This record gives sequence, structure tokens and C-alpha cells, in this order.
Amino acid sequence: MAATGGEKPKRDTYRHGDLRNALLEAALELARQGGPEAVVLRAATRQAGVVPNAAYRHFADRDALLHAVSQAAMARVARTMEAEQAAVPPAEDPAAAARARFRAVGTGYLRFAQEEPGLFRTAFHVPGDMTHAAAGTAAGATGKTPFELLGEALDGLVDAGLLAEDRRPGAEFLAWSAVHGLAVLLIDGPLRGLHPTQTHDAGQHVIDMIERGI
Amino acid sequence: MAATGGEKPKRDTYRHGDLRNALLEAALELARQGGPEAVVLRAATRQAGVVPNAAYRHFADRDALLHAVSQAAMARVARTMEAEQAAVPPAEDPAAAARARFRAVGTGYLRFAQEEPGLFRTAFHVPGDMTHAAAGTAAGATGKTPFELLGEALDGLVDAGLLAEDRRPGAEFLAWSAVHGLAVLLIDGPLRGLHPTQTHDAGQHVIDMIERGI
DNA sequence: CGCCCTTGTGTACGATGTCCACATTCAGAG
DNA sequence: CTCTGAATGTGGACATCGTACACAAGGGCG
Repeated sequence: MAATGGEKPKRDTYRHGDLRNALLEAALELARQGGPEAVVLRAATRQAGVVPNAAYRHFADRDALLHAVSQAAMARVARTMEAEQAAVPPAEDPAAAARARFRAVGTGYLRFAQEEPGLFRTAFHVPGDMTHAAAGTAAGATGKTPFELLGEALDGLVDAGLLAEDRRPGAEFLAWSAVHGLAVLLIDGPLRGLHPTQTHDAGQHVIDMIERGI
Repeated sequence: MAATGGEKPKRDTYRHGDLRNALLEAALELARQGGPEAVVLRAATRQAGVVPNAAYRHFADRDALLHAVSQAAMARVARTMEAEQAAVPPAEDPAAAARARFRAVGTGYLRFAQEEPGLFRTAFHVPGDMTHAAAGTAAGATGKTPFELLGEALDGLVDAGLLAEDRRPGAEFLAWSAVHGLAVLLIDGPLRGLHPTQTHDAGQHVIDMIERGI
């Protein structure tokens, strides 16, 4: 019994009915624990209770599957950021509110990176092209991608008078660089295995730097 | 003739003489063009004109080989940073000199990322552990690792009175985060394919942000 | 000169991505 | 309601990879 992995779904109908989705789900789970390189086509089909080749009816090749997983992971990043923003206490001062919303973007991003390192790495794994980070499939509940969320938060800073207009252009790349870099450091860099509280502090420090230096 | 790849070295001696090095060299080239996933053990042995298993006399497994390549790549990062520092014109004002040396660290780092994306990605590819970035094998000509070079540059800023002492602790992680994040953006993020001059500007902007926000 | 440890060889196995031909089924045209 | 074609799964096969095990070659030290 130990020989047969842990896949359950014994189909009785010839058709699966929802293979594409099942494969995506299985692949997402693989990515969750093991990152992009753990997304192996045959494993996904196994989990879905189907023969390896069946996958080719729904994905051109392994890369296409991985790409779909990447998009899904990116969408989760967006959702985590949205959740973080939603959690910020209702603001009195509009400037304080704009600032809180901006910080929530970075905090959410970093939180996701720590909580789901496998998915995080998969989201940003794109050999050759990552422009798709702005694609529709990468959007969260509000229909916005992580980049769009960041952009809006920055606009909010400008509106609130916290960021000079002439500093606005290109600011997303400054902010994104810093936060993403820290995320990498935390996930598999020298800052790995930091205590959660220290991790949070590190994140706040980086965001402080961004606010000062942007 | 087209069937046999492009490997030349027809050995006549049974012993290779310098296999470990040959493998490392071949693997480095593979990484240079194709990143970490392109480092395939069999390809390296093929290039070295030796049977696949021979590699196991010098590396425990593919991961060990990849690790060695990663270290070598990291050393090149260090050398590029050193070169960038060496190129800064002799300073009059000590403060300006410290500042220039600091900026050179970031600029060199970014330059390497653009010029050798494959090696750059390989240098920072470490599934599980990246603490080795501070290991001796990762050092450049002066025997210092990228992290150490950054640390020294920051110390220089403090000595020159450009950075408050109480801001010094942990500053390397702020700076590293920002620069590394930008490097990733430039290599396979939305900033990929930017014009070299724009690329340089982006780098300077990020370093500006660091100086202001650190 | 002879022994043995190091280094390279041969053969083999399991896993993976992918191709091609075939089987099964669903859905719509008549 | 039946027939038929387009979707969807299946089976079998192949090249490539990492790696294990047993064997061969040969260099260095007694």
C-alpha cells in the first residue's frame, strides 16, 4: 500500500470534468511546498488521478502549467496585500490614512513572502518574462495586481501631500526594489530563520527607509 | 558530425589531470548562459570529455557542483564591486571619497547583474541556505565577500560623518535589500530590456534613495 | 617490483517531459 | 434519435537526467 502515493480520486467517469482546475490546484500545492522547481507535471496528473499526457489537453507544456501557477500565486500576493490594507484601522487624519495604506502594501507583501515562501518564489519565477505580473490573472479580489496596488498607494501619498509630485514617477520601482529585496533576504538569504517579531521589525525598517528616501 | 556536440578535448591519458577544475569551468559557462537550472552535470562531463560518473569523484552530487559554481559566481560579484571601487577617481574630500566608495559597491553589484545575469542568478541561487555568501570561496581579489565590502563601505560613511552611528546597525540589510531588489527587477522583472543608460539611472536613483533613507 | 588508493569506465535504474497513435465520450446536426 | 466529429483521456515509447554499483587503469609509496 505504501507504494501508491497519496492520491485519492478514483474516477468512474471517463471524463474528469474539471481537470484543468484539478491540475492547477495540485500544482499550486506542489509549489506551496517546494517552490517552482517542485512543480512537476507528472506529480500533478498523479494527484488528479489521470495519466501524464492528459495534462497536454489543458496546458501546452510544463512551462504553461508553471506559468498558470505563477499567476495564481501572484493573485494571492495581491489578496494578502488587500487584506493587510483592509485591516488598517479607520483613519481620522487623511494623511495618516494614506500613509497607513502605503505601509500596508509593503507589509502585506512581506507577510506573504514569509507565510508562503514557496508560492512567493513561484510567483516571481519567470524565466524570460515577468511583465505578466500586471496581467489580469494576477489580480486579487479587487481586480488589481500587486503593482497596481502599490501604484495607487503611492498616488495616495501624493494626494495627501506626503510625496512631492516630481518624486512620484518611477517611485514604484524604488519601493518595489527595497521590499522585494528584503523578501528575498528573509526567504533564503542571510536573514532566513529570523524570529517573526524581528522579521516584522526588519520589514518596518525597510519601509521606513523607503518613506524617507523615496 | 552534427550528432556529436561541440566538445573537443580528446584525452589520451587515462587520468584527466584537472577534472574538478574542468568541470567547474564548464559548469560556470553553462550557468553564464542559462542560469542555475542550466547547470547540468552530464553536460559538464561531456564538455570535459569524461563519462558522467567521473564527476562524482569530485562532487558529491549535482547540488555540490552547483554550489561550487554559485561560490565562484559570488566571487566574481565581489571582483566587479572591487573593480568599480578601484575606478572611482582619487578623492580630495574624505567624505566625498567615502560616499563614492559606498556608491561604487551598489553600482558594481548592479553592473554585474546586468552583464552576467546567468551568473548573478546562480550566485544567489541556494535552495535552503545562502549564509555561504559570506564564505571564503565567495571572496574577491581582496579576499572580501560582497557583504563584507558593503559593510566596510558603510563603516566608511560613519567615519566620514555621513551616517549616524545609531543608524549603522543593520544598515547593510537595508542597502542590500534595495539594490538586490532592483537587480532582480532589471534582470527578469518589468525593468528588463531597459536601455543601458536608463538602467544606470535607475541604479543611481535607488542608491540615492538608500543614502537618503538609510 | 608490487600493492593499494585514487580516478575514470560501463552498465543499469527510476524519474521526468513530451511525442504519436488510439480509445472513449459528449454534443450538436440531420 | 441516431450519426458523426471534436474534445478529452489512455497507452506505449523515447531521450535526457541524476545517480548507484561493480570493475578497470594507473600513479605513488613501500
